[in-house]
Amino acid sequence: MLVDYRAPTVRAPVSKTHVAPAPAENSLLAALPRKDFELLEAFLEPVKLTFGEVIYGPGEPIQHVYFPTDSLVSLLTLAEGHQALEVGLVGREGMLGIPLALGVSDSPVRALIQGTGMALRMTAAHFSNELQLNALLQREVYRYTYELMVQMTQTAACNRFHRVEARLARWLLMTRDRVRSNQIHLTQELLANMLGVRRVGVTKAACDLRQRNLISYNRGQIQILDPQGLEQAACQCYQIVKDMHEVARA
Amino acid sequence: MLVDYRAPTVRAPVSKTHVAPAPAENSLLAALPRKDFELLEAFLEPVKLTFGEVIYGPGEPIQHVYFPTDSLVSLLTLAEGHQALEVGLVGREGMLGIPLALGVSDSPVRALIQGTGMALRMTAAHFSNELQLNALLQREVYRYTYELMVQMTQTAACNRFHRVEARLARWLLMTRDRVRSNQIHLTQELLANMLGVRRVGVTKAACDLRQRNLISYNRGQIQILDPQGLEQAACQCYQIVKDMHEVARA
DNA sequence: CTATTAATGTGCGTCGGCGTACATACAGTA
DNA sequence: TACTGTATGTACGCCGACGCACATTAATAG
Repeated sequence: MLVDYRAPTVRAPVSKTHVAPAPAENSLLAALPRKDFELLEAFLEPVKLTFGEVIYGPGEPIQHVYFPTDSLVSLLTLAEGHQALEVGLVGREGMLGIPLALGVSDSPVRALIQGTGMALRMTAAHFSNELQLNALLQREVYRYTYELMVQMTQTAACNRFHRVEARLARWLLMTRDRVRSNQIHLTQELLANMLGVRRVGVTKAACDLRQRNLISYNRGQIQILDPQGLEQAACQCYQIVKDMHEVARA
Repeated sequence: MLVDYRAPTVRAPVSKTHVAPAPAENSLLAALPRKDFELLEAFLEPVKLTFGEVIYGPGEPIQHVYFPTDSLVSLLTLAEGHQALEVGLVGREGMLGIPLALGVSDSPVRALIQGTGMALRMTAAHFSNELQLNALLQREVYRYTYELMVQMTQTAACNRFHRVEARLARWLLMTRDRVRSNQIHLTQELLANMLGVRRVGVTKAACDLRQRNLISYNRGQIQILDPQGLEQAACQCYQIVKDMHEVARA
């Protein structure tokens, strides 16, 4: 698969030679001082998360927390006689298993691997323990909890008010930011489940975005052609959450 | 105003004589051992919150945290060219100012007083400080943070999938649980803002519920006549969040 | 008691998304 | 090469909610 490592917003041109592939880091862990990270490292185990895998089921106990490095996970809720609905999207900027940090052992949502890739994981017991001991880890985890709440809030409003096409554009952009690639592997069927609409609704929205030369796609492979144009097509919700993220990290 | 102090689920009959009016407590604080509560008490100031008052604006710093006793507060988010949308409803079972517990000083949402009543409040500085010192307070605050996330999640799905009428029924029931009264003071206009629909939409839904003898209302006074029937009319979202609350407290 | 304002009720055309059914196109396998 | 299953595209009637305009009915003030 062709992978485009361009950063979401290009700042400085990077030499094409001697560039080690961007280290597959997790931002949350990366924000810790080296010393603190080394303390945790003993408990962290790299695992491959594969598309389609479900790491948490709603109401089920959380066995491990995960810090995605280049994988992508979506948080889904279910509702009375309807398909799933995505309430959060987690990539390298975050983690999975927040309830543990809040003293709860079960996940309220389903966590579905959306993009195959690696993550660092830790057992629930080790995490709870380390969190007690490590104030800086606490700081990062709680800050991300806040970010997740904001993302959920904005997503709720977005799902209520905005049209499928705008929401699709937003989803693609959010995914792009997290996997750092313009290539996204996902069928319209799955996409429909994220957005809480019919597959046909996605087809129509995608057709339209394609006609405008913003994206191209083929049987589960979606390519973002014009990120800026796509931002125009998306609702402001995209920018709002993104700005929040940057402010919160400042 | 007539107030009905029946508990949402009647467990044991209570003697009608010599019953002090149910102490206006906040469940979150009430869950603390007496000793811990007494330590906090010095910093808690009772305040009256009046309908229509806004205690937090989005992006504004949180000055105080609030523990409602018999007041009711709704958390609203705003979206690109639309009215507000409620993402959370907080009464005596919770608190306002969660971001502080997550290390963030600004509120992401607007907090609007929905039901006039009392709350205990504490300055942001005192709260942050006490939270550091008091592990049991932490436990309660984080548990409630979890509950709020679940509520937000369920509300998001509900707003996406369910009809206005069912959502209205749910809102009335949630409010009833929090204010412990079948009498709710709120115009359809405001209600429309909570549910993210037009005022006319609320009128139609309310008319229908009234025809079914589930509620009655008159210029801002809504009376729940048949709570059980109303539960039938509401979506399961109501029960789901309620059950979660009870499980989490077990 | 009348004027004014706030709250509620009704009607109507429009639109986005739903449910369903079916048609096409592509990929992998036999 | 033909077969099969998956992914995508198109069509059609329906319905809930929207936007808007306007009518009606309390409460309040002068």
